[in-house]
Amino acid sequence: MTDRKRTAEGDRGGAEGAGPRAKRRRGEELIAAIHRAAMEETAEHGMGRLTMEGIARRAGTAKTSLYRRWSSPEDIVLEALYRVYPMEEPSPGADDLRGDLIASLTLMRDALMDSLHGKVMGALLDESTRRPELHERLYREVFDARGGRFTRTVLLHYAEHGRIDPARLTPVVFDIGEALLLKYGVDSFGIPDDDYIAAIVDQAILPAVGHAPEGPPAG
Amino acid sequence: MTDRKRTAEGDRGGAEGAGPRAKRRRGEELIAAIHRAAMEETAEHGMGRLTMEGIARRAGTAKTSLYRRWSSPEDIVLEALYRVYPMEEPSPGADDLRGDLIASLTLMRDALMDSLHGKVMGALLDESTRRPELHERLYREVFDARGGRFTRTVLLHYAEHGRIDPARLTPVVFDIGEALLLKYGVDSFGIPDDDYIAAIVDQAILPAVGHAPEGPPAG
DNA sequence: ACTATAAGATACGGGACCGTATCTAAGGAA
DNA sequence: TTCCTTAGATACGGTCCCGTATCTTATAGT
Repeated sequence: MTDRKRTAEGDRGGAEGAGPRAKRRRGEELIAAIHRAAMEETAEHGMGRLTMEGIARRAGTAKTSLYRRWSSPEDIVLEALYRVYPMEEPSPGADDLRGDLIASLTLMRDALMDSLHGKVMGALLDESTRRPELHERLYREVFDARGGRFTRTVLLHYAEHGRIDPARLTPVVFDIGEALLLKYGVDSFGIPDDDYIAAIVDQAILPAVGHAPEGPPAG
Repeated sequence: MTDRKRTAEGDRGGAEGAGPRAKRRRGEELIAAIHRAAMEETAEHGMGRLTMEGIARRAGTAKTSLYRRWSSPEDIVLEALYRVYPMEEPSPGADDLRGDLIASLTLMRDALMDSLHGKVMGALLDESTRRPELHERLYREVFDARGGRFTRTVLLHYAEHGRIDPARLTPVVFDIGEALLLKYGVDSFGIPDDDYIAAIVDQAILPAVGHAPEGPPAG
């Protein structure tokens, strides 16, 4: 009730500050805007402060419209991450191990570590530390569902072609590249450049699989 | 005001459920209880939901007592983490590189990855992703202030004694062990066992510094 | 143009925290 | 014992978010 008969009060609707309230969005367009808003909110405030009202505000829509489709902020982010996640499989050849490893880590960097995705992923990983179901969901719906294992794919490929001793391919070795990228992201937030990725390959992965480039170790 | 003159109402004070409200704590004893409560709250709910009221509740004290000493929940956790952080320096000998590396990673595991500390650290690292000042503070007041660099210390030591080619010791190589422990913690939460640490050393670090154990690579 | 559908605006009552003020009372020190 | 410091209990007014209900209206489909 309260003041129903207001028909035209002068302004065109909701939030003034941000945008001039263009048209009314629906369907995919609206959903995409909400997904983006959810990711931005997560990146800015973290999972713990992620809120339906915050997402609605940022997306320039009404809370009602969110509850129509989702029942928690978390559902929105997960869906958003899932949809946006690029994640092509690395497709290695068979005669440039170094190049293919670099390519796979570059792929990972670009997919997972741009500023927005990286922060969202970090926030989700942290939250999933406390919530096993979320952890499960994250790995099942997002990581595993999309290939996920970057250097692993390359290394297995080369092993199958007899260029790597299969005995070298342990879980630890599969993780070296991803682990170093992860650590880079954690302690110097920001994005590792191509040289750093090359260094990971030359100085950590290749030695571990027995392709130590004894000659020229770059500083 | 409201009902001031209640002198003895029967119960002995605050929260019923948990403890029989023993004595009144003060000074260090109280502070320690609050520190612990703050860490537990962080581990359970994350930085984003860390709250003065929550800490007070868990510590069995009054909000007032918190504000007397700190002005935000974050201040409490940081102080708590700083005080509790064990962090002995690894003290390598000079003729058991493998053993000393394992020891340094074991030290790190035990210091940083027990369930409570690990979760608090994770939560703080995540939060610091969004707040550069916190990141700065965390690394300055906690990590660097306490030595922090585990395998690095060992590797440098052996390089000084001529047992490792110094050209091999790049930032990437210094990070391998810590990175793999970090990744372990992130994707299979839980604590890596001794075998896993040995695998990190044998399969990743030693090869990277040119001590590849060609002979017996464990599966 | 007409109609069903979905978006948007608004208003609740309810709950959790905030940060502060105020008062009681316990524990130590003199 | 007496006194002083400090812990503890409680109550605010304020803000933010929850989840739902209600009503209006833009838009797509026919």
